[in-house]
Amino acid sequence: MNIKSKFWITLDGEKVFGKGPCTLLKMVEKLGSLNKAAKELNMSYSKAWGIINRAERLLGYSLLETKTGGTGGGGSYLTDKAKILIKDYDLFSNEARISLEGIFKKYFKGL
Amino acid sequence: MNIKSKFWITLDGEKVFGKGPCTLLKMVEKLGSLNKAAKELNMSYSKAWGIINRAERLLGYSLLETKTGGTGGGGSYLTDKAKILIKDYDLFSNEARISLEGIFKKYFKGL
DNA sequence: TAGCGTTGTATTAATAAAAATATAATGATA
DNA sequence: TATCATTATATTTTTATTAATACAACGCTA
Repeated sequence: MNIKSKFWITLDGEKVFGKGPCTLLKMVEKLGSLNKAAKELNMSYSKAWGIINRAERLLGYSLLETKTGGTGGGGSYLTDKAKILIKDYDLFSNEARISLEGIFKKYFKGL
Repeated sequence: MNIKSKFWITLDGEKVFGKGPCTLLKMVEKLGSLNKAAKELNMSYSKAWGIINRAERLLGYSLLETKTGGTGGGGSYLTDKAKILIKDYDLFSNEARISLEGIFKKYFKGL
């Protein structure tokens, strides 16, 4: 018996950021391209684009700086705000997961 | 900006119990009928039944004692194990929610 | 024994989510 | 100027989830 959890940031009750966007942004940071990141995560480009677009719209600021055309066709790079966001989200979610497991054991130990 | 979370109990990686089943069980306890509980929660009976059936199957013990026929058509009543489960889950989830909010503020204060 | 509101299923319909596809625009390079 | 991989989007198709419906069995009561 174990506990599993999900957390996401909301604004006016709407989901604006969570694990999915975070994973995607990290992959973009690594590969320099939203298209490549989507492929790597077995996700359609349109879905990946939708995730970023929605998050940016709701957050009110840009997460990706995009370049289209040119050598390699272009690419996508994280804005400073995106870097801060994924860092804070990571710290938060790790600490949250550990805390939750502790509380879970307190009430469901032995089961 | 706020945090929202979901947690559920798993067994061998499979979701076996969470907020949905917990809410449903409480309503059954209150109304004495799975059918009435489903209506009260704007849920089809078949869905409600599926939730309970799945949880019981995976947990390996009964959550509801059911009676069919007779005055009022029958009804459903919580087993002792179900009562313990919802009590522990409630204690756990309340404490978890409070802890999570604290951690969230630590990393996203001001935003 | 007829009627009632349940439980327990199976089957079908409706809705939502996800994925796939298509297409235009971009701009460095050869 | 032709090529290329990308972004940005709209549209369509597929898949998955959820809900609705239907119906037999049950057993108390009148």
